[in-house]
Amino acid sequence: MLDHSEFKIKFLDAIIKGHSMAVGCHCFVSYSGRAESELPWGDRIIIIKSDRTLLVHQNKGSTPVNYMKEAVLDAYVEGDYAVVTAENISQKEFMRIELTQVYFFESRQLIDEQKIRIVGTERDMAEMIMQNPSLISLDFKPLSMEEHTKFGFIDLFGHDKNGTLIVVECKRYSADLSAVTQLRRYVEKIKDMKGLSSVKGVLAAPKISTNAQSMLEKWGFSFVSVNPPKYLEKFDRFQKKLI
Amino acid sequence: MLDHSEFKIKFLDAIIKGHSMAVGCHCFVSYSGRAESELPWGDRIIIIKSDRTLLVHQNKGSTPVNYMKEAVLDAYVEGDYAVVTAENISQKEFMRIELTQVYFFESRQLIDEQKIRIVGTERDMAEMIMQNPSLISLDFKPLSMEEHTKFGFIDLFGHDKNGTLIVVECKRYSADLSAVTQLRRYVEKIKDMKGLSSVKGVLAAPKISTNAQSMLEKWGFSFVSVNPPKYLEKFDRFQKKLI
DNA sequence: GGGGAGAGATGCCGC
DNA sequence: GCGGCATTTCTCCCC
Repeated sequence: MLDHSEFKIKFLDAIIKGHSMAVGCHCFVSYSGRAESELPWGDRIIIIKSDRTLLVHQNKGSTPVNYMKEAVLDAYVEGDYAVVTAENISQKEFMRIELTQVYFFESRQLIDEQKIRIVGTERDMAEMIMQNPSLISLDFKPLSMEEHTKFGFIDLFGHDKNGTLIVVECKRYSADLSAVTQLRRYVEKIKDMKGLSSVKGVLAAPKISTNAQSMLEKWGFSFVSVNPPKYLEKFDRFQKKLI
Repeated sequence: MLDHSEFKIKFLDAIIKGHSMAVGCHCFVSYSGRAESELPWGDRIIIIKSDRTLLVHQNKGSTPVNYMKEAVLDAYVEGDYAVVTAENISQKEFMRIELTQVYFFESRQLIDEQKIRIVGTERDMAEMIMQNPSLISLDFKPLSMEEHTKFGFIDLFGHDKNGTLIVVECKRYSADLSAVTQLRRYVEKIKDMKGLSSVKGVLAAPKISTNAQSMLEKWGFSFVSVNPPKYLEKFDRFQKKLI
C-alpha cells in the first residue's frame, strides 16, 4: 500500500526512465476520444508499457476496459485522490484516472525484442490447399495465392479442368454471411473485369452457418470443409501431459 | 526478485484464494489450441484475473501476445525454470510458460462489480438519427431501430414521403466495402421478402472510402455524412485542461 | 497515411 | 450452445 505522494513520485520516475508499470488500485476512470466513457469506482490493474500504451483491466475478461496508445502521461495528487492523466492530442483522446488506494506499484525496464511465431492462420490454410489442391476438388488447379491481383485480395485463385476460373475464400472458423458476401464481391469483380458469365466461388472453412449456406446456394457457390493446419507433433507434446 | 519455489508457493496460494495477479518475469511461452505459437525468451508482464483469464503482455502494443480464458492453472519448479501451465480442456487449449527470472509478483483480491458506460456507439448514432431524421433526408420517416426484424439486424428502417422503403446502415468510422455489401444484403433481403423492385439504401458514417463510394453508386445507394454523437459538456471538461 | 482484410480476434445479445 | 454483428476493435500489409 503506497501513499499518494509516494505513488506520484514512483510513477513519474518510471515514466522518465521509460519503464513498464503494473499498478493495483481502487480507481474511477473517465475517457473522451473515439467515444466517451465512465467507469465507476472499483479495483483494477493498470498496465503502462514502455511505448506509453496504457491499459486498465478489470478482474474479468481479456480485453482492457479502458486504454490508450501513445499516451502522454502525468500523475499528481489532488485533494484525497492520486490522479493519472493520459492524453493523445493528435487523436483528441483524454483519460483521467482517479485513485483512492494504491495497493501495489511495480515498475521495471522490460527488455524484449522477440516476436511471436504463429502457425494455423488463414494464410497457412491457403498454403496447405496450394500444396494439396484436391482439398477443394479433384480437378482444381491453383494459379496464385493471396496475391493483390487487380481483382482484389483473393485467398486462392485457379481453374478447373474446363478452364473455368475458381475463386477460393478461406476462413479459419465457421463461415458466416459476410464470408459469403466477400466471396460474392470477388467473383463479381472478376466476372466484370474479364467479361465472363461463369466464375466459380468456393468457401473453404471448417464449417458454415445455416443462413450462410442458404445464401451460398442462392448465389451458386459451394462450400468445402477444410480445417486450418496444425503442427500435430507439438499438439501431441502438450497432449501427453494430459494423460 | 523471487526465487522459483517462493514464486510457486505464492502463485498457487493466489489461485486457491481466487486473487488476481501481476507478474513481471523473463519467460518463454508456447501455446497450442485455436492455432499454435511460440514466443522466444524475453521480459513480460503476466496478468491472471479472478475469472482465470491469463494474459501475457510484451512491452509494446495494447493486445496481449498470448492469452487464455477460463484457464486451469498450475505452477511448479522444473530444473532451472519455474513453469506456469494453463489448460482449457474443453477448448483443447494448452499453454506453457517457462520462467527463469521472476522480477516481481503481486496478488490481491480485486473487488469490482462495475460496468463501463460508453456513449458514441453505432447504436447511439441510430438513436440520434431517430431523434433527428433530417440527418438522413428531409422526408425520412424512421419506423424502427435495430430491431431483429424478419429482414435481419437493420440499424434503421423507414420510408420517404412517397412510401418508398429506406434501409439505413450506420458506421462509426469510415465506411468500407464490407459496409456496402452489408447494406446491399439488407436491401436485397427486403426486396425479396416484400416483392418490391425499389428499396433505398443509405450508408450513414463520418466518411467513406473511395472504393466503397464507387460500389455504393454502382448499386444505387447513397452516402450521408453523420458523426457519432458525443456529450460535448464532458469533452469540454477535458478540453479546458489542455489550455 | 488510407484502404482492405485477418485475428488464437473479444464481447454482446438474441434465439 | 450457435448466429449475427459491433468494437474507443487491433494489427498487419500493401499501395
